Amino acid sequence: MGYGKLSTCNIHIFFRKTIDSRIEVSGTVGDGYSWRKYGQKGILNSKFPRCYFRCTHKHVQGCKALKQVQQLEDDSNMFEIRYIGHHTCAPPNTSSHHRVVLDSKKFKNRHYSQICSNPSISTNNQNDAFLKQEDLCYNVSLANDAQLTPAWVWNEIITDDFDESFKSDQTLSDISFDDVMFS
DNA sequence: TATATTTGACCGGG
DNA sequence: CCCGGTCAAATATA
Repeated sequence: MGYGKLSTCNIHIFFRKTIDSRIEVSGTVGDGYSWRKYGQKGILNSKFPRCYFRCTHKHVQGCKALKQVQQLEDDSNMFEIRYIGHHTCAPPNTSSHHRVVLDSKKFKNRHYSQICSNPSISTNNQNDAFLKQEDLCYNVSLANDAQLTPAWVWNEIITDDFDESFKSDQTLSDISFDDVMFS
């Protein structure tokens, strides 16, 4: 998949179909919403497992939003974060940055055998993304109040790094130019 | 005691 | 039947 080099500070947007479904790469995983982890899977040919989260208010508010987090293969200590679906619950509260702490002790004690049971997953790296809800409860401010940029501006800026469907996607206007810069 | 996490089972699509 | 996404019982945590 080709990707552009859009970034907001430490957030790189690889692909963004809509405001609700998108993939980001960041050193932080918090977004202000409250998430509940419901699964973790080893992924074929991936060093790190993928963690699955759903909105904490799925039942009380019927919120269908999902989130998947997986650490990147490289040593950048970054995470690929994919958002799926629309939040119908209350929006995030105020911002404060929060860095994920990798719990290598838990990895050794509890999860090593599970990860190893998949022979295609390397176990060289003892760090792992054991993401808990608390890791996801803190905000990475995305400047929700920033002015939105019309889709045609993005169509001018975005080049061949993006596929055609992305370039023609009118929901690009969900992205704020004030908050996104090329690197 | 209530809520969150862990983790193997389960299931559906390719 | 493999892979990845979800369920849910057991377990941990506040």
